[in-house]
Amino acid sequence: MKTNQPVFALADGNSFYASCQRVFRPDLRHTPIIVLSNNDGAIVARSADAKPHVKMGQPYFQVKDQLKRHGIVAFSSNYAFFGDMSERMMAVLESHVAKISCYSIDEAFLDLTGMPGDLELLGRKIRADVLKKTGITCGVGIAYTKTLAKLANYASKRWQSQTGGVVDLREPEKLERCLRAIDVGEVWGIGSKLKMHLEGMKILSAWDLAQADKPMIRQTFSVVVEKTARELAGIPCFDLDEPDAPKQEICCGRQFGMRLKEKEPIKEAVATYIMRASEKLRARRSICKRIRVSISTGMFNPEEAKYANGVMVELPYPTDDVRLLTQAASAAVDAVFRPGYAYSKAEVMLLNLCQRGEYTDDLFAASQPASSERTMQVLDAINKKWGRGTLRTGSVPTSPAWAMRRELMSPCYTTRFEDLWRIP
DNA sequence: TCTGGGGTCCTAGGACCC
DNA sequence: TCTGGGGTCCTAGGACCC
Repeated sequence: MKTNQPVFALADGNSFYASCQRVFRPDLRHTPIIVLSNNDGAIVARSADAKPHVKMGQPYFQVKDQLKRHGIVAFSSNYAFFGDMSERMMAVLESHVAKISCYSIDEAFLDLTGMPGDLELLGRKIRADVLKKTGITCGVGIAYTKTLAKLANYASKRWQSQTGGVVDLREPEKLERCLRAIDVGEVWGIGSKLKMHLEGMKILSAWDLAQADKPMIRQTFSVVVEKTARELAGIPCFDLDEPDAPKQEICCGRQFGMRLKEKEPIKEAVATYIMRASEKLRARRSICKRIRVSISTGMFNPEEAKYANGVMVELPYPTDDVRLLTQAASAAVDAVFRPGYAYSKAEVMLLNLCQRGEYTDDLFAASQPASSERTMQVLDAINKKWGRGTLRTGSVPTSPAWAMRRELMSPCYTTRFEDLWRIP
């Protein structure tokens, strides 16, 4: 075996949002719990004991009765809290290995390449340490490619009692047994559409896809599916991502807490989303050349008249200035708004991003004035010190009627002094 | 009344150029 | 009689992820 052969681990928190809530509510240790999306819309997380009773993605209003019957407790999303718990978990993971790459709020790939000793044992140590320091139980999968590490992680959960939550798939016999036992639809990168298509071709298990003819897979599907198949066969095609790889686009959009029929409140919401999106933009030291603003009515209720539209706006020069972006977005709302509809959502996207340093000014075109940069620095500094939203553009209201509903919100145990845990 | 938000990557197809 | 084709850029849309 080559010593430089890459080895990946994937660690992720079990039922992450639900587990976060339980850490600070030990009284609910034996009570099934679920966590809802923004606006208390749909179920986005379920504790293990809630899983048999409700489906992921189900609308909350449809299952309210069921919840009562099974004694399931629901929480609104609390991203300040979840984000902070995530940072804690990532910090523990990071302390055990040289390189990690956060893949989502609750999972990270770890680079175990060249690590000495028993890696499965290392996995168990990491798992125990995360539990001790954060209260979150995680699963760890270890393998030669990222796709196989994801699969190993899946196995660590599906056979948790046999595996103790850690699975190392580097041994060929064990890998084959595992691949044969897992449906192709469980593979990372194979969604419902591809699953159906693959099953039609008698590719039913992860093993079948690993064995499939790669050029045929590429021809029938795409290079993406081919890479997935190669990864299953043990050939690495995906590297560990760079931690701060530049983003292609930044987007911020939400359902309103109520239907909006007038243009003004929609402009307020759009200005609020621009505020948030431009913060993210500046945090990455990027600027953007165009934005897209879209608004839409509810799309599910057959009773409602439907309308959805968006416009692209080219900016006079690449910018990260919230004032210029807000102006452009406001004009965009004027262009897409049609009276007579009940709107439920708006979204802004910042597009054509580039890094500040990379952009070369056109000698004859206008560019962002230096004063703008200083103003934005002050804005960000104030909001960092005193909390998001302390200094805002004039179009952003403090507590608008259209703000999202979060009626079942837990305290922000780890990020607000007033919400600190009290032990009676 | 009520159905997430934030991303990525790839492909197809049109416009344009030579 | 006799319809170009390849490269490039852009956009829209699809599929996927958590």
